[in-house]
Amino acid sequence: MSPQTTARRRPTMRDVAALAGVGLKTVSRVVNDEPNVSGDTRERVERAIDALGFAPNHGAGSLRREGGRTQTIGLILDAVDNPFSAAINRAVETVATARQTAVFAASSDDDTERERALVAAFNRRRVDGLIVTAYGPDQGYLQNERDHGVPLVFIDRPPIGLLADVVLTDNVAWAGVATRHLIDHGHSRIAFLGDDLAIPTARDRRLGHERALAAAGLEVPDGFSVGNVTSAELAAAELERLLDRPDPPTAVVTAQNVITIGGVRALHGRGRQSDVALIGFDDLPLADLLTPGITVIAQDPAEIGRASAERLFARIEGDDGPAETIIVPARLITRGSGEIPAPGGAQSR
Amino acid sequence: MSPQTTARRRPTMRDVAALAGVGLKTVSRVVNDEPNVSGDTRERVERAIDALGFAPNHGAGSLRREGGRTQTIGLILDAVDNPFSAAINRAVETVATARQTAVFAASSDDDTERERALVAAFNRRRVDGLIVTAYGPDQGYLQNERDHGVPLVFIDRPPIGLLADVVLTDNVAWAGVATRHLIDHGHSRIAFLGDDLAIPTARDRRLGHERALAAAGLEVPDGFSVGNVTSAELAAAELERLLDRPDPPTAVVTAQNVITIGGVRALHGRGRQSDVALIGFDDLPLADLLTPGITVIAQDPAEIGRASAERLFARIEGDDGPAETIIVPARLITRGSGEIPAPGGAQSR
DNA sequence: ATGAAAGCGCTAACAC
DNA sequence: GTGTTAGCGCTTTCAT
Repeated sequence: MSPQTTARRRPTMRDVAALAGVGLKTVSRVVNDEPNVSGDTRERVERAIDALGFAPNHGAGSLRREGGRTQTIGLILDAVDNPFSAAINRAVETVATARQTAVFAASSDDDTERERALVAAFNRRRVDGLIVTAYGPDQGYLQNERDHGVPLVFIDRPPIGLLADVVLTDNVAWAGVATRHLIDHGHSRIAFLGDDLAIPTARDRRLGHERALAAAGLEVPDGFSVGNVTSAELAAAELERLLDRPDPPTAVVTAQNVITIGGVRALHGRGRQSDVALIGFDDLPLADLLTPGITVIAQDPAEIGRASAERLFARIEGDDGPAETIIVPARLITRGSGEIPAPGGAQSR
Repeated sequence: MSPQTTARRRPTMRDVAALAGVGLKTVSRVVNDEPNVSGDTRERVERAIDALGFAPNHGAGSLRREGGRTQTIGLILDAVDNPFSAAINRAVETVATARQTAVFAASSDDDTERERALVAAFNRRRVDGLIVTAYGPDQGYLQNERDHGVPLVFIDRPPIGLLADVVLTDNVAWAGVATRHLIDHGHSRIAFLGDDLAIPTARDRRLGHERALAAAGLEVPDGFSVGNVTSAELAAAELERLLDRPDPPTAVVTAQNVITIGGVRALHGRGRQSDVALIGFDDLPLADLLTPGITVIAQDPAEIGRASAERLFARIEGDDGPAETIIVPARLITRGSGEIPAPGGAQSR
């Protein structure tokens, strides 16, 4: 048997009006909770709505409605199934729900073309605003949406060629905290595994690492700073390669959650997890249960999502103050892997 | 300085037509890649589109377009930030993108009211179809959408009071596999920690556990089957309570990923992770790196998402065959925690 | 308190 | 090839 009874035409306000024996506008008043409808009429209309299973076509309404809001926003993430992005998604949803707004969430996969295609698709659907984890080097292509008054909030990177609100973690500073933490435990040969260097956050974290080393009078040993590590497999392979050198690192910073997974897997695979120190960027669900626990710089994705959504709705609701940059604090969570001392005992402090 | 230049009115097809010096319908033809436009005219129109930064209002088009598709679907999940749900989300997105369709994803938090509210909100936005992780005991309230021809695919549970496609894991069978695996390693005192028993998957998994015990001639010791374990904290507390009994379990099945995290945390907290066996439902990112590794029944959320989306689009595109039930295979991944033998050496095989 | 008419931005149907 | 007209389902404006 078919799961689908023959599709009846959807009832419209006109149908409801006819059944209730009232005018079109009266139905509209009832549906939108407007005043000037007698309790009696209201009830007749409501009965007709139930009888027909009427649901207003929100899109048709926005066409004429003042301001024309669709009560829909677009959210462009790296990947909806990355735990960091998923936490942002959830926080944005919470804020949007309170505003009767639905969220289109999509994955750009850090692909410029895809990012543009998503913006265009959301734009055709007339989203009220856009939250974007920008990837490409230039967001000038968004200027068009700006000109048409579509509010825009960036996550993770300040937009280039455009003035807009941004919500981000101070990546330079927190990468520095990670590296300094390792230096404080006596390490001087510290490797760094970073994401695609076209991503500003990846560059910033590397910069923070290098600055922390320089501030301690240390150098980046040749080949110790690896970029474009875009998968756990690559991360594992790169770290193994480094450990095989005659002059291997005694500690490593893995600058993104996927990289951390690969790095930890490599250490465990070699049985080196207790003598090579590791600090990862972004927290992971079971990080506290490994032996040793994984020390991480934990960003606050829930707060990043909440703050960006609040900013977006402020803009949607008319705030036209200057562009804001909101820095969301992260924190260092020590669990063991980052506190492994450098070998040789010559601990500097 | 304000991030927002004064919002110019959005250009419409009429504006484009005027600028290009052509008729409205010609612009429509160019925008929709319809035939019967000379290369010359087409180019003039395209220039006008670029000059004005015109983007068609997709919603306005659907109003009149045959079939009236909005190229939008709704996806209702437990929580978009649960890794299992997030993987489904991602797979659905992939299928939808290939069909130029945008996805509204939302979290029901296993709340009946919220589930209904989401369905109503998506319905007002005229989604072309709906994928629902149903929670409540009765989905009869969806009958209205069905009558209006909105295709519907259920994930995880067969709908009650409604005929529709379903995509799910055979929870009874796979819970049985977990329990039998423990029995095969000599255990007879096996605890079971399950989710909210209002959720059919939770009930099915408990049923599978009980049947496997019965098939082996074993009983569920009093108090060993715990339901309504809805957080990692609760799971840890319940398992600790069981371990404190004079007659504690020698093995445990944690029937959901959040419960597994709590259970593992409790074992590690007590230092019992190497002598109490554990098998979890749903895989976890670092599960292989713990000591011991966590043995799990891994569902295939990517395939569940893909299959449900394919089914939905088949319905949207007119398939009116009988309702299908698609069972997606899971697999047992042995990593150590599930292979810990029962103490006392009296292993049965 | 209620309703009729106009029109939002677009596509369908039918001219030319 | 191209343009004109009507109308999708709703909200606005303005009458009654």
